[in-house]
Amino acid sequence: MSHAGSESEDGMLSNNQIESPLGEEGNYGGSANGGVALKKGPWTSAEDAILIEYVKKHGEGNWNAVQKHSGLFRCGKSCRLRWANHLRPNLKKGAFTQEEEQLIIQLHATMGNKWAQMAAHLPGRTDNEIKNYWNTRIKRRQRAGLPLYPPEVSLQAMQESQRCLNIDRIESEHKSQHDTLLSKNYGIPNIMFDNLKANQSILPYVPELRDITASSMLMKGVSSSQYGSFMSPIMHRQKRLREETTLLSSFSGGMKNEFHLFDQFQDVNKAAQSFGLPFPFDPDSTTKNPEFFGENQGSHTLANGNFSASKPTAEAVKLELPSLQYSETDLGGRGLSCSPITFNRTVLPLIFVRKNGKTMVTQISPLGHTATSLFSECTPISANESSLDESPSAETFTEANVKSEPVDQIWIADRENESSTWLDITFPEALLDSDWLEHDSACGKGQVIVNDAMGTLLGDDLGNEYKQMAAGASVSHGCGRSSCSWDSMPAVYQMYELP
DNA sequence: AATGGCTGCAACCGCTCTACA
DNA sequence: ATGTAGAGCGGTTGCAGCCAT
Repeated sequence: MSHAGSESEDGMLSNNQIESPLGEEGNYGGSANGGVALKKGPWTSAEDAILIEYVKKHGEGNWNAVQKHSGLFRCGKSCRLRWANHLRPNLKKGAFTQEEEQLIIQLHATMGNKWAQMAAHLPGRTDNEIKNYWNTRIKRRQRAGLPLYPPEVSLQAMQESQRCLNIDRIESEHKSQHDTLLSKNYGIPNIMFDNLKANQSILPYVPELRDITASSMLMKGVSSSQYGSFMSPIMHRQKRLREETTLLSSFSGGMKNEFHLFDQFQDVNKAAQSFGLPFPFDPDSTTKNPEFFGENQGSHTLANGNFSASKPTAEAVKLELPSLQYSETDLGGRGLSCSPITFNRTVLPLIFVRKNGKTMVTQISPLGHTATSLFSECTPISANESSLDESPSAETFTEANVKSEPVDQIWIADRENESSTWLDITFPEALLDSDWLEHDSACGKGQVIVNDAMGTLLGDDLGNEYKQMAAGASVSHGCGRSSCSWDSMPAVYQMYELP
């Protein structure tokens, strides 16, 4: 075969003959192009020079003509890729700067896997580079048991999603806050960003239910969902608990002062609406609204645990995921017993926590993820831990100084405060018609609801934890009633009112 | 020093979409 | 309407470098 080193039609190889542009080790296993085997594999410097010369002479485009006119035994696609990713001028090389990384995170949260679009916001960076970075980031953070998105990024994305769901009432009610959030840093308050820098480990992405400790969810008074993402499946549970507690505390500490958007949610309907959930709750809404459980084409959050309001939900966009983000099937392969999905999709798996008239919500998806949550001030009810107001700053949290505590122990400590009605549930309208609730009329208090599906998702380990909590909750009523039979609970809700 | 595992990156493949002839 | 080229993307592979043993 003719060697690329031979003079090409336009003589472009004249100064590249020291090394064969094809490379001695060239792989010619590629598809034939007019009977010529095309080289595959790494590009040599000689090949690069040929391509550069060609582009200088003919300009970009018409890549399939490169092989004909330059003597390069590369397909047009390969040439285009090489040029775009490595040879074109003004390409930035080297690691991403911190600013670039933050921008990528923000961009991904808003536009999803639109690598090219993201690259347009990062001069000198290529889509492939960004994609590789993102996939690498996912792996890294997964290994580290860290969430993928900073909370404020998720928050902003969530708000964007919410906004696009056209919840006018909510918007009008919180217009001022909303505008403020959107006005800077992609809607992220600077102060939040500072908090992020202090603790970049926080994040609402692909939380695994197995990693959702009852203590972190309930005792801290803050949803654990966004903190438990990407926990290593093999990470020791206690370690994960510690880390999660750390994340929770730091996040909640940061959130309580800066984020009041949800403070005005006086009932779960509003809170749920804040997630773009259909209310009044329609039992069929999950099918009517595919986005509900991750089929929202514009939301990565509910689909795969990836929180990304990549597109307004009103738009029909492809569901796109970073290549390494776990899918439903992945979860099954990772030991999470979520297949088949046993959740009754007509029941929204949310955990509502109310305190002082403020509602916190954690959503547990059928995939075993808590998707989103939060929101208002909510003091940890642990007697052994300080309130959020007294929580150490994010900077001070380390794995070492956060201790895990048995869930039931913490719960008991709080429930002994008999003077307060710690369970006073405001129910979604749809649930009022369901039979899952056993309101404890004898003592006028509600109860903890944990159902089988959740138990299944939680697994034996954490499931037992919930059982204990449920049992503890019933005792806490002080009326002698066992209102929280784990096995008989048909629903997927947990609702708590904290004193 | 040798070996093997892990990691990150470059590159490829297959597919879809769009523009254009 | 159809075919082609280019662009974009997800998924994957191969390889070099690093690190622990």
